[in-house]
Amino acid sequence: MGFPSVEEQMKVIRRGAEEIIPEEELVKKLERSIREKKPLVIKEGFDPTAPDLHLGHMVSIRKMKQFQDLGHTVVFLIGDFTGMIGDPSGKNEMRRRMTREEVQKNAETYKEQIFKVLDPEKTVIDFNSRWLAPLKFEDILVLTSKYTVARMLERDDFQKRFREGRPISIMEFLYPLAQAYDSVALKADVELGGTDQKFNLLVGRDIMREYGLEPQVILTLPLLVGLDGVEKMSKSLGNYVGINEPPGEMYGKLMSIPDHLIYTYYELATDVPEEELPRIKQQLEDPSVNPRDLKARMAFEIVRMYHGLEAAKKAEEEFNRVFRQKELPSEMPEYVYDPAQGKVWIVRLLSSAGLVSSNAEARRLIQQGAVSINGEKISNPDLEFVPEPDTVIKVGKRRFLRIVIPQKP
RNA sequence: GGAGAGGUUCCCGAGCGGUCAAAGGGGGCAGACUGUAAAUCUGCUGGCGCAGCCUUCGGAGGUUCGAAUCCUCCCCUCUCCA
Repeated sequence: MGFPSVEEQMKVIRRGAEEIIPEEELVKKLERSIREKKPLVIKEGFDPTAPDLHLGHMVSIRKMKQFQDLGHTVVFLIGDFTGMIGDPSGKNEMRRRMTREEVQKNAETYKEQIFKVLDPEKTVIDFNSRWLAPLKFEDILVLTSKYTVARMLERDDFQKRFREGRPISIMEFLYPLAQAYDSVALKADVELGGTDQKFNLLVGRDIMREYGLEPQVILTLPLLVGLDGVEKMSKSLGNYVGINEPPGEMYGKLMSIPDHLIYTYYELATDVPEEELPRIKQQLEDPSVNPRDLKARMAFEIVRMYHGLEAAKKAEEEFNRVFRQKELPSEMPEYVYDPAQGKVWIVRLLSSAGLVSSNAEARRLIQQGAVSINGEKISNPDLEFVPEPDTVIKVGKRRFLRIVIPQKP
């Protein structure tokens, strides 16, 4: 079995890529790989503490898949050692070292998620503690001697914090170096990452050269903007769609993105063929086309990718029922009410059912007219009542509760 | 080592010894509207069966009728000098 031609491969690789640095080197690597019938080593590192992958991660994981399909070797690297440092976003603090069991468990969670896209047969999962943990202080001195503070401060994040007088621990300087050392250890040909990783990826090139290896080519991918339409998608900002989320949740979240993000999501998160994208763009600019419909298709495509066709259909129907027709969802959480309790105070009911986080919040919501019982809006936070079986309580647009009464034996 | 600045609620940030559960913004939630969990506008945003009470302003003490505000010690961050 051979590889596709360099031109064909480059076409696939370029798709959706922000930058390939340097492109000529990649071409040379591909040529050699074909000549020697040797796959390239494609690497990307992942944080071991966040095994909840979201659509943002999938942008590059889907790129990995493309490399895989071209016949190359993909290394899914779990940064169980670098995870102790925490990538220098300025907020991270040193994290405790995870146990082998925890790392192993997270790795399993990762697998379960990435194999929705990647081919398990062709994916190497590795851990950087394998080569970073045994390093002696002396080795680290050698590594650190190969880079300068001035160059480290070129990283815009460091630069900014340095300028603003915010703290930078020396350990954080070690993060890019450790990541670079990963590339040395793996003899990576290509490292993938988001555009925010550009600096780290470039350090990898320099360090590889210092260690007498051929530098890796770096391929950056655009960062997917999160549900808020402003910040990049991230778990800590809570503006993400996790790929393990239930279909309904996923669909709803995707429907909540601001309209101006619709195209980006098509481009980076769906498998809609390249040729179709210009038409979608055009429709989005056409005032006679309701952007809602384009958004719905996007949400559908993404749910289908991770949950299958049936689940996507169901999620769509459910969404339309609840938010367009304003009908009740087909399933909702239940609250068991024992008639022996007598009257129930609405505020206590809401908080003990977990629909709100405190009595105060329940009061507030009632006063704001957000709570209804069987479709009737209530306004009195002191209300006490005896619930009928199948009473439905609604809080806001999306919180529902059905009251059930246990059968007397 | 010396000198100075600073640590406030989910985040950023303002806070005269009482009128401070603490301005403003962000985020979040809700209402209206709608084409949708878009956009826009408005409101709410510590807890407690709530006209009252309780707990919050890096930590521990202290002064005072009264402390986020003043004092002491400690922890942490930054700047300048060495």
